[in-house]
Amino acid sequence: MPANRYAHIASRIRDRIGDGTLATGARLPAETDLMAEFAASRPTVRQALEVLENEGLIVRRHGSGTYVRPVSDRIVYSNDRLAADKRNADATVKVVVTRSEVRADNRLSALLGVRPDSRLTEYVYRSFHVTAPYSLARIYVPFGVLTETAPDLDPSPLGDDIREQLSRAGVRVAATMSRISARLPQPHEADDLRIGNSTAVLNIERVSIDSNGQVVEAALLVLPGYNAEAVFTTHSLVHELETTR
Amino acid sequence: MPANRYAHIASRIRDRIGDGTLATGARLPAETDLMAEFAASRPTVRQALEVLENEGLIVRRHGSGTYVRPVSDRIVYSNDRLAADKRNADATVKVVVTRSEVRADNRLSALLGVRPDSRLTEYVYRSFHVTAPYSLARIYVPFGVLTETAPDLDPSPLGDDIREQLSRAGVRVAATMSRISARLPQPHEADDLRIGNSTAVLNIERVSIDSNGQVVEAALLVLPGYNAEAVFTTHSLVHELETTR
DNA sequence: GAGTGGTCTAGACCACGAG
DNA sequence: TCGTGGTCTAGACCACTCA
Repeated sequence: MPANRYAHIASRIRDRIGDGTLATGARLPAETDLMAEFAASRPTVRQALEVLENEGLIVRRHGSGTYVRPVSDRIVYSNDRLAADKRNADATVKVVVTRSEVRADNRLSALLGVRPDSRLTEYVYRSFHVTAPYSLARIYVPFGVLTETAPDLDPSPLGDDIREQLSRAGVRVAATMSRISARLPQPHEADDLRIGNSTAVLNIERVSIDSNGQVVEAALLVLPGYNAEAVFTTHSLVHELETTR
Repeated sequence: MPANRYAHIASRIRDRIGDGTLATGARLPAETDLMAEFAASRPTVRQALEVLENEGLIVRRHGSGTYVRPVSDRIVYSNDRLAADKRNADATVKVVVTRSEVRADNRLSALLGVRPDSRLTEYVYRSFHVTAPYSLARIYVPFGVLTETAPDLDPSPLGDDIREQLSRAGVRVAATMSRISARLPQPHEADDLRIGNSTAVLNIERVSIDSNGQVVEAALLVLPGYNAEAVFTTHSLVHELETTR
């Protein structure tokens, strides 16, 4: 049993979510009710709820209540294209894509290797499971690389359809570099993903390079840490050559 | 200017760390002093400090004080061995390795693909920059794979020396699978890494597989999110074959 | 308008660290 | 022993949601 009061309360509520006493999507008792039940002050109750929010177990909505977060499929980012494409089969995930033209700021300039203020096409992907948002992706393509105006494929939550479209347009990706880090969300990201300010997010920056070393696509992905992971399988080249022979 | 009182205080202190008013390693004013300076209550001051702790800017030591965290080199986990090996050149990083024999629990059994209760050699790596710990690594090798008793190489913070030793012992690694996620630390991990309970950590699980599909090594890495990243470069196989010809 | 969560205050007691 | 951060209390006001 945890020594701290707030940790104890958090454990008790966590157990109720785990054993189904509090069902998925159900509303938790109000903080004042929890105060009475656990004979604790509000800051203590809130500290307990904060722990659960950061674990991704609950969602707090100002003015409405605190709810058990609906479970959603784990997001897997992979260097194996096939695994990524399987995601599309999940019909309960809705993806909204907005496209616009932007100018490269310093960060994008460095990431893409283009001059500052260059023209870029930006695709913003917001994906939802039922009503809960669960991934944010921004894809940037230098102007002129893609002549088609908009993706005509079923959008993938992580923007893989852009790479598919590049492939169809004859753009050959020779190498892909992914940079992955763990951090806390920016306030606007926390709002978009409906996560707490201290919920860890998985941050992925990916650039796709053609055989000339030009960046043909860059992606900035922000995923909730509690249900996202990146998986990379690398085969030693020697082995690869032996087995494909 | 941030609307929230605690966010405002956090910003002000963050600025002082950024511009050198509060030097690296310096002790911050006590919370009571900060209360007076910002005319705020203690919970508000503490909430501000919590933000900075989660960003990795400060370290709080119970009974001692709050300090600006010393800067340390960014930890890069890579599928490019050469990049990883360069780390060893940094003489300011100290690595402590402890070796022991353990039995596989359920998690390790699933990770390594061995029977529960199998004998494993466990290497625990704790690395320090100056006095501040900054990475935790646990490496597991099934009993019998390595006949040498202890690593005789300079230990690498992330345990790469084990893989080097495997290579020298004639164990060929055919494939490596890395699973990367973002999460909050377990309480004991937060203690070990001297980070806050809500500081994001980068969690890496890696398994090395030989040509028979046997796991010859597994690694569990826990790194502070604010100064660690994983980088993966993948070349399309077609391109790879063309350029190596 | 009623109820919810978000923020802030003022004060208390405790556990830990260092001289 | 004394100052520090860790925890907890009791109460207040505000902003937001929804009937």
